[in-house]
Amino acid sequence: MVTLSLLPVKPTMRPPAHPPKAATLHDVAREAGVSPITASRALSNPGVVSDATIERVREAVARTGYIPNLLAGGLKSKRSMTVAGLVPVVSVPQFIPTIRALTDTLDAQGYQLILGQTGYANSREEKLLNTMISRRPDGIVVTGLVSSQAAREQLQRLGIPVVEMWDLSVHPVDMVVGFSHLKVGSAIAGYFLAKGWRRLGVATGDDLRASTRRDGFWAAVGHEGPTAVVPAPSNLEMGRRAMAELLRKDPKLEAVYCSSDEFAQGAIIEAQSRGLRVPGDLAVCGFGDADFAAHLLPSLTTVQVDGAAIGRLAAQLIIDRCAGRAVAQRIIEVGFQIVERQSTAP
Amino acid sequence: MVTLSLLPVKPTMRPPAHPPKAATLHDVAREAGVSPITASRALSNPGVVSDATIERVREAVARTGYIPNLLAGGLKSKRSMTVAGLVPVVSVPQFIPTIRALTDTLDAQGYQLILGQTGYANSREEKLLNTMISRRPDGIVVTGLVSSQAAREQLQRLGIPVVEMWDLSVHPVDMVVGFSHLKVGSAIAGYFLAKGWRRLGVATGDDLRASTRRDGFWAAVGHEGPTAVVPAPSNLEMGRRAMAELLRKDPKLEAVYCSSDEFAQGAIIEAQSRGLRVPGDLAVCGFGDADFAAHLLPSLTTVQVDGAAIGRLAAQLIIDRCAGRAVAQRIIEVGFQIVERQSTAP
DNA sequence: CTGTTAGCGCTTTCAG
DNA sequence: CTGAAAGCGCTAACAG
Repeated sequence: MVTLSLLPVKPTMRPPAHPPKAATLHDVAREAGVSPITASRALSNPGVVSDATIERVREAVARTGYIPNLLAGGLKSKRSMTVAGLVPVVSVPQFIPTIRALTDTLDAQGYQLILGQTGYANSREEKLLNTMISRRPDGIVVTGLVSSQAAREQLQRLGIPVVEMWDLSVHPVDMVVGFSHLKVGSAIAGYFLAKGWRRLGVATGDDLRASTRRDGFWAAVGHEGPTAVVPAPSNLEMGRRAMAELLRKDPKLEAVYCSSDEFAQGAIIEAQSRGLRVPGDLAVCGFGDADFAAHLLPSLTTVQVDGAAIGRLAAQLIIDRCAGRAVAQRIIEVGFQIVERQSTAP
Repeated sequence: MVTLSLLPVKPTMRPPAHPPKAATLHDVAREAGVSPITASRALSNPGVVSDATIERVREAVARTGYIPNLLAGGLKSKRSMTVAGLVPVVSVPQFIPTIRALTDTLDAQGYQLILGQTGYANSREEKLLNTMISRRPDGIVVTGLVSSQAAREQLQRLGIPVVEMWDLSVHPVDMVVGFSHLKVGSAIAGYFLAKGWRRLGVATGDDLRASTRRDGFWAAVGHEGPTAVVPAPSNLEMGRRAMAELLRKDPKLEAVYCSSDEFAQGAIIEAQSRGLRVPGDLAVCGFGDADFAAHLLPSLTTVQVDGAAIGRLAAQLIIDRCAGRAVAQRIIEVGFQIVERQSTAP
């Protein structure tokens, strides 16, 4: 797949002979005829500097091509203007609206989100946390609840704002923004039961939150039923396989809950490929309300969760704390709702 | 959608009374009974330190809970161990394998990828570049070719490795890993023509690279035909709309190329919802070979591009340069291939 | 193999 | 409103 270019280029190695020295604040100050500290203030705290000086410094910046060194600034001021974000893997569609909202909200205040991947096995969590801390973020956002006691204590000792998200706890490390996966599971079960369906199935990823939804589902049903579990992250292909497995376990299934919309889409395709009509023969409900869910044939009933709101709120909590403002709510429960579409319409 | 928790929590504000002071290398050195620089070497260059000393330092680290401060280290050593990555938006499925591969490959060498979003309008490119530079990355990876001359010169002056990716140029800013979008477009057209199809259509996003593919397509056909253009990023919903538009322009279309697989999926669904059979009445080809493409009904013919390889190669180029190794190829052309599946099978 | 010296580039005091 | 002094935490460079 990878073909090397045949252009006859010779090995090269930059930087060239003259490693170009970037201008520092000192250079700017000299250009502007002021002291370095005045130049610093003109740029980061213009309120306390005379307009004339600001103008001179601005010009000096333009002439020298000065770009501030945030590493140096952060070292002294103890504010790196970065926020660490821990996600299972960056490629999970589920969290992408959250990542976007985090990035955008933080960016608007000058903060940079630094993403790290924990993987679905929580083994890397502590190690990754250390890597992140070594960059001295001003805040940390974690997907899910921090499980290891060591990590919880370490986070608490840090003394920086921490937000756990996409789940709920009455004892967060610091703050939490999310919803109850148990409630989601039982809500879906309740919805199926209210429709009169009794032969139910679950196709689910094996991560902690998806498993909690599954538990909530069967708890509400009152007994366990056919369940297909696949390793996270679940995708369309896995959805097809999981549905095949469920239909083996019970060929007369009436309704299936899937732990993601991609997963549900695969499940529907598998059912259709076997001649089953959805929803005629089999109803399917997904989770996440992905952007495509409303536009499939049949359109997909799913659980809507406002991932972007989670990201926005998490970012705002961090920002407020960093600005020294007390936050009104340490625990924010965002709602969810079942969006009924064709895939479960009788 | 957002409901606040009703738990009666009172506003809180961390950090608590005693802002816990993190241990520094000095503390470790004192604990271990060595000088700070020896402690430093024991941790980052163990080869030159005696085993006994290393052991003592290790213990001191464990006892103090020391976590290195990379900002301080980077300030002195001029190596921040970060690489800036510029993407249009983090949520484009197209680039996610690349982002993953970048993250993982860099991470394996201790580098942290710092993502920034340029947006599809290139207006933010220069501003974002400055933001990134202010964090003094050791390398920069850009999606697409850097268009603005000012930005190109700035990048060149920086004297750090720069990789442009997902496109090709004989005059890259520094290095480039990608493929020719013009070739992709004409390859698809050639494929359609070879099948004997003459009533062709194009549904495409409006970003630069998708537009280049479209140009390559019609150039190979020899004349322009029905084209639906939607604002990037294209998704399933837009695919449905674009197909609706194309069918208005020519109800007897025989084959349509879509600029992404999500887009193609939407196009197929729209065609099916109008009673058209794919591929019986209408053939559809996507772009990207997303993970779901092989598992749709009909499975989707598409252009496979190894986005993960692009990410790996880009990361490796940066890593090699940072390690002072000359790279063999400044211009790496990765291949692409049309993967024929049911959606274009006669 | 280990230590001393001297900063990296910036911003926080504290004084004018 | 502006400046001088000091040092954030670490590591290059040079000695020993």
